[in-house]
Amino acid sequence: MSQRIKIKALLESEQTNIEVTVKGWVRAFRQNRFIALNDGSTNNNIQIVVDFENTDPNLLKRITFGAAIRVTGELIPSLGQGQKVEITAKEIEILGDCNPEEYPLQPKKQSLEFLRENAHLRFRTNTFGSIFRVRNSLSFAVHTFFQERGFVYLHTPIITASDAEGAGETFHVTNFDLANPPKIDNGEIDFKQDFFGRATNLTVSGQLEGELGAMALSDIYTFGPTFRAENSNTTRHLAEFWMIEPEMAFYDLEDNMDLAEELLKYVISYALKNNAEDIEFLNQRLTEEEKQKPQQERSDMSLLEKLQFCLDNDFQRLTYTEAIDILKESTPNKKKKFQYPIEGWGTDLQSEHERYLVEKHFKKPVILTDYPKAIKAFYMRQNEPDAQGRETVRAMDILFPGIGEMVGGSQREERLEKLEQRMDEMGIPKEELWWYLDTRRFGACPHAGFGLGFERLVQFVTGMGNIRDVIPFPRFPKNAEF
RNA sequence: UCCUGAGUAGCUCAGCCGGUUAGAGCAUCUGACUGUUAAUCAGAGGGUCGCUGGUUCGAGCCCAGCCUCAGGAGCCA
Repeated sequence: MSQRIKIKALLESEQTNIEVTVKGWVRAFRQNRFIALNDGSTNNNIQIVVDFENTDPNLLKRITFGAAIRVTGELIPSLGQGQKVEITAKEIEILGDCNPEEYPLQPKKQSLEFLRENAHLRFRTNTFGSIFRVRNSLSFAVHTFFQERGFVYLHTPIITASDAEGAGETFHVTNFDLANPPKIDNGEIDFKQDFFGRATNLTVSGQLEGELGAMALSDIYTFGPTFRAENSNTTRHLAEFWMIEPEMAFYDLEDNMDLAEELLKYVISYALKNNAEDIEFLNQRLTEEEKQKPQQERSDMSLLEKLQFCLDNDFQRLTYTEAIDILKESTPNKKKKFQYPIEGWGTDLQSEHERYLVEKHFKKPVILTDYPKAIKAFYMRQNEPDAQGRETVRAMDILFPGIGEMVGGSQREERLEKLEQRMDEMGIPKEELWWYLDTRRFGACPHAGFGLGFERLVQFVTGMGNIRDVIPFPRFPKNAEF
């Protein structure tokens, strides 16, 4: 009966007066008598009661904040108030000492900035324990959602040869001695001699390869890391982030939006069900944080309310053109409160405009469709020009309160001539993407897909304000410490 | 990359008009207490004031450059 039991199971145990063994890390040691022990299975600690009068004082001294210990003892109904059960220790073994004078963490609230600098230890806090358990659930739910619908999980490459999509600055992948790369006559680096015989980089998106899969398997999704070497210093960007990119044959934009909305609701509801304690904890945390803010900046909904609200309401769908009309007539635009006033049709929306639509006007997630062709990617399906000759594409962005763009997707241009024409206009090298164009040459069909930024989803569900706090080891400009 | 703000003890922060030995709370250590759960009480230790240079009789404080962090913007997911 010395097999270790996880604390979560123990706290839910119906049985008492049995001998149990727990292993975990000390979160508190009060009055030389009460150990609060945590093993990461839940934020709740099990209380260990130590008979300190009959315990070696040298052992007692080693029960410090952060130390790893094993305890064998009897699980009994608690004699105190704060918990249902507790363990009276019969045997305590120190598995790993933790010198409190050197240990960076302290048994008190510590700032997220400080914990970010100690990302190797921050898992040991309640906040990050909750975040990463929720992240785990969301990740599992994404797979469950697609698997239940017959999608094939397709592993697209991490190393790619082209940045043809133009989704952003890439990180180069090379085997060259950087101090002395081989060069050709005109002084340029000779990538023919590099590992792959050509210039390569880390992927910025698996979409193009995903489309290849969808053109045979019908419905595929990718879920993997992507890399952008943009010098972005914001609470919503990372240099390395995880993206979910489904791609579906025979889907049009409506089908695409339906799937995205369904997916988001599915995974949020999964987390609410399976991580109720963690989300409740994060909800409390956020509520406390909100209290520190001035009245005006406070959110009118708690985290739990926001999540539930998102499940209970259809996302608001409207076209870019309709959005522009709303924004043009909006109070902040008329009162010149926007930093970028709405001039007319054709320019991209600024965050302040998106935020107005989502947070003020509709007060729920919004799906914007049919953006101007000029501001969107080459592979998006072109609409017929409207009565006024304005050209749009079948794009859709899902905007979330507090997060901004959560999903970006489109129906793809399946017509070869239209696609090639657009690539020429935008200066995209067709010869590099010959394999992509082949899908339009051989058995082309209408299809659609989208990209969902996984960390932004985790941000929304955990209520965390900075994206660097929802990925275990964030990569951002000037930081790759851990 | 741009704008704004910040960097002082292990952590969170105060530090007036430039002036003697740089403070507080928490944490840590020592002792007391012992059914606590943000334990309590008493005491102690702990500082290259981000870095470099400048102004000054004198700089934590003023000036310049740099570094890092936070928030906002752009780019986007």
